[in-house]
Amino acid sequence: MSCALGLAPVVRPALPLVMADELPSPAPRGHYHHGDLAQALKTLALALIATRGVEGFSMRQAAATLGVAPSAVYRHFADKSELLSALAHDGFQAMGALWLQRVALLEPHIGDNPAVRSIARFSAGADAYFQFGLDHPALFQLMFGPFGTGSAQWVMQAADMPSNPYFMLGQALDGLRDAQVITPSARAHAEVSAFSAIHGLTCFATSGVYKDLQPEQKWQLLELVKNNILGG
Amino acid sequence: MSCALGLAPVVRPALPLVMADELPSPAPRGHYHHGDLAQALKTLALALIATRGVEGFSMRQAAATLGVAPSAVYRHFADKSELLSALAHDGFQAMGALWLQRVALLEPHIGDNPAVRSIARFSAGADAYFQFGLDHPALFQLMFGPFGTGSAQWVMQAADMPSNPYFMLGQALDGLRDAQVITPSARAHAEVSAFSAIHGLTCFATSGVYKDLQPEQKWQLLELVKNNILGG
DNA sequence: CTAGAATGTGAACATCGTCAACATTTATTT
DNA sequence: AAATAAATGTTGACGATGTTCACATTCTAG
Repeated sequence: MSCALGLAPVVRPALPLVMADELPSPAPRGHYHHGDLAQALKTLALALIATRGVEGFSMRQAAATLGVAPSAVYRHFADKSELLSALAHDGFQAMGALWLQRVALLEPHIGDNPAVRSIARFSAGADAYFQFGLDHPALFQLMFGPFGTGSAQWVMQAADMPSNPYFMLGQALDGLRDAQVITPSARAHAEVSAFSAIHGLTCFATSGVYKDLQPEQKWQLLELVKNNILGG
Repeated sequence: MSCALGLAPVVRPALPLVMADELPSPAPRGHYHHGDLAQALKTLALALIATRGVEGFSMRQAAATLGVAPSAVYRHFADKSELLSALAHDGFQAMGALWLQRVALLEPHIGDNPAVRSIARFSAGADAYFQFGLDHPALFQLMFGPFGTGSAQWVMQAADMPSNPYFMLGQALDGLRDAQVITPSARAHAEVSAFSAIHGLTCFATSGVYKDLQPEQKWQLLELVKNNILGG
């Protein structure tokens, strides 16, 4: 439900290391019950992973930081991998939300030309995917790493859910075809190619070859890839 | 030097769990010195990682399996991450070798038409990249994960080395341009796009959305992506 | 108000990565 | 061939980690 990677007004750059002392719903508990340990744990884990990487995250340390016994964690997550999987899951959801938000934000500002509109929509989606990777490199890696088993589910199992990036990409490509930006035959198979290219570039820009480039340069590369997909 | 991922005749599917009892050079030692612990360690680690994943690999267990004290490992690798990095490094080298081999193997069997030749060469390279991923999914993940820091070095630092996949891709694209399969302007920026697409698809087919597809289907997807790159 | 569910505590276990001091084997030098 | 240095392996230990179990505390329903 509530996702640690909130999408505030437009984009929230940093994540709070520990939730503020005063908690939202049930007023400050005594010192025995924490309030919402599960969520606090995810939030903290996310922050730790973002700074020290997945390897540098430990259950015990997290529990200690939260002022709680090591075993308390296991009331909320069966084991470490379940916590990490939960993070990955939240990540996919946040990425989808960012995608939607990006497109929605853009909608009013583009004209009536269907070709332009469909291109802009596709572009915004790719931007969202890319930006999510740049903003949360470690999480992005986690999502597609050994713990992000959700990726298969995420795309396949709910391929028709509107918050699914894969689904959204499909729609964007349909738009491009309808607007005759790309040919129907190109559309037929573009999904795999487009998604692969965007994902591959995000990998490289996030933790690979292009990791150390300046942000502007990274975005230029994305522009390149997008143009290529649009048949440049 | 000697790389645990040997490239036998054409493709070696499996890796020996532990090196055969008789070792190559210095004849069977006593029981005190192992012979070539470093190599044995890498080979074993590779096999363990291939089956149980990176998380399921432990120094102690590996040492035990090799019949050696836990601390013996540290005569050859400063720490665990150094071992893993060594594996990743070997992986890149093996992938480059496979690429070269694939192209070389193909060379005699294609005609004189420059366009056809360049396409075939490019295609063989992509195939090699893809096949390496399919053959060694866990290693592939390792190479581009937190321990594969070599990836940046690998591509950038020695970008002009002929055994470097990135370099080879560049040459292949040059060939496509010279043979007028793709336009010069397309060539100018194709490297990023092509590499991203191939890498992205390999990720998906290895550990992502397409993980559970049949091999033939996976190769069909690659065909699709290649055609797309070639301006389909 | 009380019973039971939810949540947190404490102590314990096996395993892990790593290190320091010591032993043995191999290589090198005289 | 003897002596010595370098390489490699062993023993034993340390602290940290993931996880569990029996028990305590708090919250919530009836």
